[in-house]
Parts: sequence; structure tokens; C-alpha cells
Amino acid sequence: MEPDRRLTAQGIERKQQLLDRAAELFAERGYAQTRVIDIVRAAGVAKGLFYWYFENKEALFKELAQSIRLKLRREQGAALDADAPPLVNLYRGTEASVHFMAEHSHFFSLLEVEGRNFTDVLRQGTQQHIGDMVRIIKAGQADATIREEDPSLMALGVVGSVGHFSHFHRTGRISVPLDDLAPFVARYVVHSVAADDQAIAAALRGAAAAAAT
Amino acid sequence: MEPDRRLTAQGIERKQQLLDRAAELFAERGYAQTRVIDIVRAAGVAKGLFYWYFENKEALFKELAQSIRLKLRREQGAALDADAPPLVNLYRGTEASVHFMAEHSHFFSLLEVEGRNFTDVLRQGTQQHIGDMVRIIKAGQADATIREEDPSLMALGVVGSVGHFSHFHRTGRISVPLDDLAPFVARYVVHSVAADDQAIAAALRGAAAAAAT
Amino acid sequence: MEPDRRLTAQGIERKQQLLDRAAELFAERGYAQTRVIDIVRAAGVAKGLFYWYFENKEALFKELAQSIRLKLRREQGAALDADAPPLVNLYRGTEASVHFMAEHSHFFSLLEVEGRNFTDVLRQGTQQHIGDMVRIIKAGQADATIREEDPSLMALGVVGSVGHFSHFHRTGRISVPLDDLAPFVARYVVHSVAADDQAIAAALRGAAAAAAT
Amino acid sequence: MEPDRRLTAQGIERKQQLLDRAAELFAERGYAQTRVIDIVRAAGVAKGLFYWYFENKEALFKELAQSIRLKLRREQGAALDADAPPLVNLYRGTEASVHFMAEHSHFFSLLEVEGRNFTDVLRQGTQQHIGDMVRIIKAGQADATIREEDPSLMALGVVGSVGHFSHFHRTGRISVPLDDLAPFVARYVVHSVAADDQAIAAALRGAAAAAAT
DNA sequence: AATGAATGAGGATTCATTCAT
DNA sequence: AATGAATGAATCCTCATTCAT
Repeated sequence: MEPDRRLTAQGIERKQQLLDRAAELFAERGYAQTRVIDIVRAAGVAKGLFYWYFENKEALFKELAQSIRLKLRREQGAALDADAPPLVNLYRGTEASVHFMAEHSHFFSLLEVEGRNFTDVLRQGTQQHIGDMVRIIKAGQADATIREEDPSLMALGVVGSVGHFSHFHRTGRISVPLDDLAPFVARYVVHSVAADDQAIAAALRGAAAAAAT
Repeated sequence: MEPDRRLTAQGIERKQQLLDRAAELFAERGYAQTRVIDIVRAAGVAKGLFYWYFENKEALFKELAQSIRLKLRREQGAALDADAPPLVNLYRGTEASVHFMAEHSHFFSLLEVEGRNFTDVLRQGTQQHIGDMVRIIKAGQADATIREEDPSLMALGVVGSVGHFSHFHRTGRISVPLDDLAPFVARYVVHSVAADDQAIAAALRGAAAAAAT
Repeated sequence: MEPDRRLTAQGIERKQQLLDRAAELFAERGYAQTRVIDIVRAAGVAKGLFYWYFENKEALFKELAQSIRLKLRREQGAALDADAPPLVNLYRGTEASVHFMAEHSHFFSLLEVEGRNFTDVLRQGTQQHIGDMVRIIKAGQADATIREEDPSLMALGVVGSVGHFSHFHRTGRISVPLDDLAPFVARYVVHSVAADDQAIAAALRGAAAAAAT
Repeated sequence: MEPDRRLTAQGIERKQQLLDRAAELFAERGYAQTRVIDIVRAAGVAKGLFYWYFENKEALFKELAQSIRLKLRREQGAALDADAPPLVNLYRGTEASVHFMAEHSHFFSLLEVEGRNFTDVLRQGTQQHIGDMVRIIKAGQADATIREEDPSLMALGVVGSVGHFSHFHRTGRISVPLDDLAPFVARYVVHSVAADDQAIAAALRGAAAAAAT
């Protein structure tokens, strides 16, 4: 009816259970194919209880969206280091992103499966990420290590590659272990945007050095 | 039960009507949110007729999938030229693909929205495309114009980039006109996989020459 | 609309085809489970043609009922011979009935399956048969070869036995060949109604003698 | 999907309500002519509840079949007494069966109307009954009170007679009161199978003596 | 808080019948 | 006469949501 009640510790846990199970099921089968009864069963509670914690199925979905939004936002800043050379930063950020997306494959599956209903989250989520990328790319163009093309397009290219490789890894299309895949993707995007052979060589050296620390 | 009948010209047209309207509606709202009655209304026929042409809703969906698969395959073959240097082939194939996907954004929206239900189509559809890419990449590695990395991964990178840029274009995230975007993407993937500056320069020159013909 | 038209020879044949196929299918699966399309397919004609010959599905059924009614009536008188001793008559009539029902198992299956819709046929059909039986039984009671019980009940017993054994034979429950079954049933009903051992012995002797002719 | 839940007393009652109403309606109009909504209306509950208790319409039907089967089996065991002389046992069993079938005419109408769909139930249900009969008949042949004929055929004859007389009584063809009909049928089947006059006389005496207890 | 029974709107599918050719 | 495409009423079943306990 108007679930907005103050919850006990137990209640919070229960609710989280429901959210988590729902996220899994939505990611697996999609929103429409997941019945409320599937969710409550997975969470081991009675059907009626669902409506104690959530107004309805859609409300749960929105809450899920909100929580994903938060999670993404929290993690994002961490990956980049403003002081490193742009291409090295790009390399390391990419490597980190691939790892991050693999760890939360769950959420990203859901985002993909129900992308239509997550338009805003996807926009907002990538918005910031892309903004970061654009800044790095512009810096690289300034010191001539990144080639002169529309920075926004290149940023989309980078973000897209990370997303795609992660997707393929998540869905079993790529069987290469994550620890090999992440540096591969990093090299891949560096090549995609770098100005020339020299810039590439320097970036890879820099990344190796940073990793050695 | 049995729709597999031989159809008259009129019948083929009617059936295509239904397929087209369904594709539109599925792309707009998704499979589950599209009722059979919505499809027949959009096509201007009675509900019962749907079942004259299709076994059921799912069968129509599969036929749609099949037709997309065919379209892709047909187009892909045409784009490539076995005799050209690998990187030039890659360039031109990429450019063509971006155009093709933009022209059929309809279908590709559907593929994305209902990807989960198209798993097999997507697999099979991209399978061949990726196979072509792998072959090109291996040829490039043989003549040292493409760098030495796992060819399958690089192929996925190329195919993924095309897909992602197309998606961004389709969803309005990219406002650059298609005639500028396609060569940009082609350059982008050439950079992603090329062995060195020299190979890139040669490829771009080759592509320009071919285009001038 | 108003199929009552004068039919050509071809037309009569076609119509009979439809009736025959329908009878088979109704007997196999029942009326409701038989679709019009099943009937026309079995008869090898187009669906629309059905309605040229019959007002609708129910009308066909009624015509079928009518034709069964006629067939039964025509056959019935033939089996009995007024001059023979009652028990011999009973014996021979029973034997003949078992054969007759086996030959037309088709119709009887239909009668059973759709008994509810054949109430009148069943009534009328058995009415006469039972009437004949009652007459025989009364004759037997008059000459003390059949025991003194309600003649109608005994007649029902005899008719019921014939029907039941035929049914079991038709449905494969009885694997005894028809030429053994028929005399068995005849003996069985003679025992059921005969007054005493002596009457039975005489009847069996009489039947054997008649058969020898 | 899953109805197999443990039910509360209330639930059992509700479910029985549905079963009973369904049995009535099926017997009246037949399975196909009875809509789910007719059943729930007759039971005074909402449509959806039907599917809480039953997987689907067919499942209810099968459960009905099962319950009839059980009822028959239970009753049949009770009617027979292993120690009595075979023909007496036959007499008494027959009498009891006629009463039983009259009391549950409901179910038996259903069995007849939907016999085609109850094939397995009918088989299994009568299987045991006939098995019992065969045993009795063999015992009777052993002590020479039942004539030497195929025991299975005779058993079918006995069971058939009971069924047929019950049917005629149920459908109003026989107006004799049940308390007169039952002994008549018992006498009838005794005559059908007995070896000779002496055996019959003994059986009738035995049955009368047992009834006097 | 918790349960699970109860409700009913919504949507897919079937099939007798009609109709244009 | 004949065809097979077209129609839509009828019916089964699903599932989100509500409710009594």
C-alpha cells in the first residue's frame, strides 16, 4: 500500500534478500519473464510479504535501478588517476573497468537485458564515465599522444569496447581468463586511439612500470 | 498447428505485413509487451488470420529472427572483397556494416531489446561475421599489417565496435551524420588492429583509392 | 445456407465420403474432438465445400444419426425366425447379432461415444430389438423353457449382454476370435434365461441341428 | 504448474466442492461442453482459484477419475467374502454392486459419457473387479458349481450384466425399484454361469440364508 | 510482520462459419 | 461446385494484487 515504513534490522535484510534475488532473476530471464512468485520463492518468503516491502513489482524494479545507479556512481571515480600520462591512465582505467564489470556481471546483465527500462541509468551511468574519457582523450591530444579525431566519438569507442568485451566474457563467448583479457582490452583501446607507434610504446612501458609498483 | 502452406503472392504480402508490423512493435515495446492483437490491428487484419500464417506468437518471432539472420548474411558477403589487402578489406567492410546497420536500425533495435530471446540468432548471425573477420585478421598477420594478438579477440573487438557505434548512433547518442561516422569507425578499427603506423597509412591510402573508383 | 439442393451423382458420392469419414472420426475421437477440417481433410476436399453439402457440423451429425437409424432398422428383422423354438431362436438371434455388431463396430462405437446425442436412436433402435426379445421370452415362458421372471428385464439382460460382449470385442478387451465368441455369447444368454438344464440341453441341440443345415 | 500443496481442512473442502460440481456438470453435459467458468461458478468461487487447486481442467478430470477408481476398489473389496461358496459370493457381490452403482449413478454416468477419456481408469477399475470375478469363477469350476467355459469371458459377462442393468436403471429404462432389481440381477448372473439346476438351487438357498443373518 | 488463499483482468489460441474468387 | 483465405466469438490459462487470519 504505502511501503515506506521504518524497517527493523531483520526487515532491512529481508528486503535486501528480495532485491538481490530479483536482480538475479531479472538478469537471467528478464523482467517480464520473472514472476513475483519466483522472487519470493527464491528469497524463501511468502508471497504476501512481497507487498509489505514493495508497493508492487514495478516499484521493486525502480528501487533496483536506483541501487545500481548508486553502486556505479560510487565505483567510478576510483579507477582513474589524474596525474598519469593520458594513455597510461586510459590503459589502467580500462583494465580496472573490465575487472569491475566482471565482478558485477550480475548488474550489467540486468542493465543489458532490461536496457529499455534503464535508459536513464544507462545514460547517467555512462555519461560520467564518458565525460572522464573525453577529458583523458583531450589531454592526450594536447600532448600529441592521442590522434586528432572527435574526442566524444573516441570516448564512445573506448567505453563501447570495454562494455562489449565484458559482455562477451560474461556470456561465455570469450573463454580467455579475466587476468589475460583485461590487459588485452587495455592494449586494444590504446591502439585504437593512440597517435602513433611511439605513443603506444611509451604507454605500454608506462603501464608496465606502474604495475610493477 | 501446420502453417507451412504454400502461399500466393497475396499471401506472401499479407504475411510480410504481419512480420513488418510485428518487428516494429517488438522494437518499440518489446516482445512481451506486444499483444497479438496489436500486431493484427497494425496490419489491419482479423485476429484469427494471424494463426493462418503463423503457428503462434513465438513462431512469428523466430521467423523474424530467421529473416534478420538471412539479411545479415547476404549483406556481409557483399561487403568483402577477397583480393584486397586485409586492412583495406577491414576498412571497407566496416564502413559498409555501419551503413547497413543504420539502414536496418529497426531490426537491430529488436535484436538488442530481445537479445535474450535471440541468443541463437545472435550467435549464428555474428558467428559468420566474426569468422570472416578472423580470416581477414589472420591474413593481415601473415603479411605483418595486423599486430600479433589473439585473432578471435581482435575480431570480437572489431565487430563489437561496429555494433556499439551503430547502437549509439541509432539511439541518438551520436549526432554526427552517418556519412562521417562510417569512415570514422572504419579508421577507428583499422587503428585498433593495425601493426604499425606504416600499415595504417597504407590501408587508408588503399581505401581512399578504392573509394575513388 | 440451405443445402437441400438436388445433387449430381458425383455430389452424392462426395457427400457420402464426408459422412463416412465423419462417422469414422467421431467414433474414434468423439464429436467435439473432431474438427470440421479433420473431416474435410480425411475426405480430401476443401473446407469451404463442407458447407455446400451441410448446413453446419451439427447438421452432418444429425444426418449421420438418421442414416444409422435406417441401417439398424433394416437389418433387425432379418435375424429372427418366428417358427423355431424360443430358446433356439434366442440362440441364433444372439449369434447373428454379435456378428452384425462386429461388422458395424464403427457405428456402434459412434453410438457409444456419442450416446448422449443419440438418445433417440438408441431408444428406437433397441426398442424394437427388445420388443422382439420380449416376444421370444414370453413364448419361452409359455412352453416352460424360459424361467418365470419379468420378461422385460430378461430381455434387457440379453440385449445388454450382446452389446457388452461386442463392445469388449471391439475395444480389444476380448481377443477370442469372433467365430468362437458368437456361439459363446449365444450359450451364455441361453443359460441366463433358460428354465432348467433340460431346456438348455434341448436348445443347444436345436441350435446345432439348425446350424448343420 | 505445481498444485500438489498440502491443504488445510478448508482447502480440502473447497477442492472437493470443485470436484463434486465438476463431476455433476461433466455428467450432465460432458467434459468438452463444461467450461471452467461453469465449474467455478457452480462452486461459487473465482476463476483463478480453480488453478490454485488444479493444474488445469484436464488435471481435475484425472483426479476425478482417480477418485472414482478408489471408490470402486474400496467398495468392491467389502462386498466379497472369501469363505462363502463361489456362487453365493457371486450372488452377494452382484447384489452389492448394483446397489453401489445406483448410489453413485453420478459417477457412472460420467464414466459412460466420457468413457473415451477414461479408458485407463475404466481398464484399471474393472481390471481388479474382473480379476476378482475370475477368481470366484475358477473356484466355482473347481467345485463344479460353475460351468466349464473360459473364465475371463464369463467374468466379463457378469461384470457387463451388472453394468448394463445399472445403466438401464439409471437412465430410467427400468422402473423396477432397486430393492427388487438387485436380487433379480444376482439371480440372473447366477443362472448365466451356474453349472446346473442343483448348483443354482444351492446358491439361492445359500444367499437367502446369508441374508437372513 | 507473515502467510497463503482468493480475485479477476488480460492475453493467447482454437475453430466453426462466411466470403470473395 | 470448389477453393482457401478471412473473421471473431468462445475459452483456457497466467499472474499481479488483495485480503482474512
